[in-house]
Amino acid sequence: MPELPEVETSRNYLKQTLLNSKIISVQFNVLKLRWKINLDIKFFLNNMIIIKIDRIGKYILIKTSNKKTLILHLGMSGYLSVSKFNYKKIKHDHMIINFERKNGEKKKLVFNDQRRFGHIDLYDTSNLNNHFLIKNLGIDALSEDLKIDFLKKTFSMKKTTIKTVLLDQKIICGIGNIYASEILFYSKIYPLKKACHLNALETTLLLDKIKFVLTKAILNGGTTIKDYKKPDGKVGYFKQKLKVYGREKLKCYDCESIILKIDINKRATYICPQCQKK
DNA sequence: ACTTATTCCTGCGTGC
DNA sequence: TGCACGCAGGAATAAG
Repeated sequence: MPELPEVETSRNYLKQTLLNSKIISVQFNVLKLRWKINLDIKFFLNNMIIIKIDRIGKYILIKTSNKKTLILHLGMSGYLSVSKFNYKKIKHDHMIINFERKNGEKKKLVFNDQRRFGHIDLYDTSNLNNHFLIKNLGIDALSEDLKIDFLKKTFSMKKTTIKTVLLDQKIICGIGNIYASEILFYSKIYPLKKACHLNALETTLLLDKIKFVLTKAILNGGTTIKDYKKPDGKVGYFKQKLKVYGREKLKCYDCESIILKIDINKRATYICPQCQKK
């Protein structure tokens, strides 16, 4: 769920509400998500102003006036929500940040993650690229720095399937299981094809479709399959626009062939056998 | 040095 | 209705 478009949608909303706000207090209701949480985060964040909200891959980076960055990863089932100050916490609300907007309005930022695969950490902003979760990330999928020559070179060295490569955050970061299927469908590439067997034309098309699919998903507020919500509590509408993901046994919109579901590295992968020839 | 399998959680749908 | 099982959008780490 929370792949690049969902994280970007969340970030855009947070920018509107959170920027220039002052953090009043931070509450943790859990000691550990994917990893142990450093509870000192509370003390570092108290009274700090939120000055910037960035994103790299699937990470949201909230930068504060004391040169710290709150690193948030939504895992599989996480979502952020901005709520009224009298909000009553519900199950799996793991972190609540009370903040005051510039106009004096008090609100809460809530991090909810049912499956606890998400992560919360705080790190020096100037040293962010050395954080263990950030340092190995590849180029963000929507970055201008993601260039065709890089992809050609990288793919040529990879003997594994192109779908596996698309999901590898150390190469390109931001693409998850849903958008990998969608991007490969639009590119008319068979997901089990070895990355090193892609020709120049296919690679060019793939790069184009990475940008196209992710951008279109952001415009639709991301994809809600089950848990994901935007910070205003509403769902994303890209699910209705998915071409293959979750459409096993249904007809391809383009050619009416039956969509197949296959397993790649124990992850569901959807293909149109006609549009995506081996 | 690469690639693949396992593992961390909770909850829901399916089939017996 | 109850229970066991498989499965779910992530990704570091262990194992091969």
